[in-house]
Amino acid sequence: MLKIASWNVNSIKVRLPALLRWVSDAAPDVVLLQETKSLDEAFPRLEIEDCGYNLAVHGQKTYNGVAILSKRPLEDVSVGLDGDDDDRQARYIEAVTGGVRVASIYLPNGNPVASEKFPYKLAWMERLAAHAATLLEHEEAVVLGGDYNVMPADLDCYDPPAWRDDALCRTESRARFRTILHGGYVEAFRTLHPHRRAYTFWDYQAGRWQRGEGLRIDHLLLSPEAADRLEACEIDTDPRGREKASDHTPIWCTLRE
DNA sequence: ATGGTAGGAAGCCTA
Repeated sequence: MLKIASWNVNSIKVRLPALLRWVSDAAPDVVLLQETKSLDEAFPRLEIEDCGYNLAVHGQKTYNGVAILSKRPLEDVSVGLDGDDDDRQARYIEAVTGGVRVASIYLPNGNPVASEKFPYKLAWMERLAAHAATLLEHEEAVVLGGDYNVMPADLDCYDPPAWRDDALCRTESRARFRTILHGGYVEAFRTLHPHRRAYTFWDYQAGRWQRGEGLRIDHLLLSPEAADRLEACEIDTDPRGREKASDHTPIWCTLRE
């Protein structure tokens, strides 16, 4: 059994104690991190390696940043997506570990929709879809996990009318998300829990956590070879309720060996 | 209610 988790930690520096506690409690084999907000040389490698994890990091100053933690060796590490040589944002890292190809994805937020950020998001999604399709040609187990900054359906939002025109809900964003699924990927949580209302993010503002008003924007997308092995997928809300919490909480799945 | 909170940077930007 392989347990693969994804968590937008919103600063690895601030969230290190929370991360170490959670990996100790949940014992994931692989953890995909987003918004580490750390240069690679400043990443707290030793503390994480002391917990038994190998590390692959792809960061930058101030913004973005992704990483892969694994109890198994990490091989074939690569960073970035093809299709835009000018894109310097650290939002994608991929590796093979435990016989599974995994990627940690921090998809652009895209707001405000009227700015250049929205077309950047949509173009980034198209680059991701193209890469995801290429990976399927190898017919191997692939898990593309991360903060997709997309609510796939109204069930994934506490107030769909209020969010309708937001970049996380817009039909253009949802259509590109579905394109990846139509290509052959399975979204683990919704596949196992078709009608369950559950969230992975609650805004710090306006007491959204206390009000139970969240969004489901963190996802695990599985290739057919991985989906055949899918056993469970859950969202662990415990970390969101603790002191100094990230605004996101971990999602994980287990694959049969 | 055009605010509210958090993080990193440096005296605003991103989410």
